Amino acid sequence: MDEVAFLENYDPAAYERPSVTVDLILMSVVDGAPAVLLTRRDRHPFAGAWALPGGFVGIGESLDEAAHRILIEKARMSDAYVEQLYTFGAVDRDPRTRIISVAYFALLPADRFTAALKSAPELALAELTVPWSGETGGPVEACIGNGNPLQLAFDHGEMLGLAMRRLRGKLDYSGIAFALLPERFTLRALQDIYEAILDTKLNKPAFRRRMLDRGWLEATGERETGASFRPAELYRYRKAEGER
Amino acid sequence: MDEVAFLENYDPAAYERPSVTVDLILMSVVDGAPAVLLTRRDRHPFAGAWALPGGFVGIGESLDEAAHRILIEKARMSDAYVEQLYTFGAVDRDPRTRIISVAYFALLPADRFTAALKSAPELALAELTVPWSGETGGPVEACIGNGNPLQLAFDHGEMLGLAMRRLRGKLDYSGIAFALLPERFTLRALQDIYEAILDTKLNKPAFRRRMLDRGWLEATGERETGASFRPAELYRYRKAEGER
DNA sequence: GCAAAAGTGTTAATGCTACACCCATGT
DNA sequence: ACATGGGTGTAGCATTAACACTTTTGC
Repeated sequence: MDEVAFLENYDPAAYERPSVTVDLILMSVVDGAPAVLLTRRDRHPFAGAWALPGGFVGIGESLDEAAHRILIEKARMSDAYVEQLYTFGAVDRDPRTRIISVAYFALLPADRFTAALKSAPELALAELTVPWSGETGGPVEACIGNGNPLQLAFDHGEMLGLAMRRLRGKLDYSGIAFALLPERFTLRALQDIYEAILDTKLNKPAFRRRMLDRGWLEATGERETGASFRPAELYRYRKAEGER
Repeated sequence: MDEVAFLENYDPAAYERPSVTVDLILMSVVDGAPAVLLTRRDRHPFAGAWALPGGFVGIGESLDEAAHRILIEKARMSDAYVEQLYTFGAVDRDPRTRIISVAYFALLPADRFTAALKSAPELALAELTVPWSGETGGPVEACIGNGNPLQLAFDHGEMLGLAMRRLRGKLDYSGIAFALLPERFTLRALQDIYEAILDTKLNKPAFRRRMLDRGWLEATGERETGASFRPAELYRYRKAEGER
């Protein structure tokens, strides 16, 4: 039998379809450590466990639109850096029915969380403890405060691990780090972001020069205030050509 | 209203669900140029245009399983390097109904195509003309022979562009190039792959050393045959630890 | 012996790291 | 004045690119 002809005659409505959801890995760097936004589940399955904010994709809604809607409705944030990460499609990843989930990756500066976390008691920022596993896969542990690792629902631990690896991988060749900083920032703050994500100490002069030579930074002429020592210059991110 | 509670009460069966398909970007390097496997469509929509091989995801089948099934059934290949690329979810990407497509990226050495292409007349290997657009996005042109660019169905041009960029991006830090070569190969053949994909000329001694220092290559002790000049040593790819 | 491509050694350039030092501000 | 972190200059190191050269095969 001819496969192409079969496909053309195939009526998708006649077959059972999976549900499609979007899950959001909303990350930040808080007090020198990577963190994720989680919601506590109060129903089965995985009642009591922590999950990534997510929701079903509407029939008239693109995946990107769904991700932005969930960012606003479920994570109570607006206007973050958002990019698609990976689609998880194991048959039994949700014990209820077949659900395919498109994971999206979002970044925000730490100060954008404080208000939202107060008004939404089901949300929490969990600190990530990343076993420095290099390239290889595997999930990641999340903790709140200095407590024990949280139990994560579904395959959300895998999603988190993948998000962390993507963040590390893209950090050095894209302007992704600037999504974790306010509009104006010092070079020290930028370096802190790098050190938190890569989990290493970096050499200060080398880091400064590498960043400045890249042409992404624009000095504002303004200075930091409130420090009891020499105030640092504030920089702004000047996007590369291709970026939005 | 509480969003989390809403989600838990939400019955996915009560809402209209999208269909989910997998599309396969099966690439190779043929005669020093990147190429993709395409099928010619004979029905609406996009009748007469060329499309990537694809199919619906079964309800009891994971995404990866669907990709491998399509590799065998539609592309008539077996056992390629396959990895997930991106999920395309624009509402109107298919004029018939809402279809979300998970694009998979597959690689095979050129010699694996000859038999399959003869037995399947709807398939063709199209050469890619890649406008060297660096990081930035956009579709890619495909040609058969030296002809005009082919008209591609749906958003398959976008998929192709993304696949090409992924290939370029991963080429130098992963063993992805070896999926495009037979089990034993010469260093010149490996360099030809690099030059075809990156669309540049590379320095021979530097390339040799870079590859050998990486520890991925294992000399077999055997030599190329049939050349009218000094025969080159044949190497084998020794996978890095983490890889399957 | 000659042509053609494989393979190797040496040098130059580049980028990164480390260290030492100076600068500006609040207390 | 001094403590503290911001910012800059210079030297050393390692990696990479470029070129010239030698080696090995078939004709």
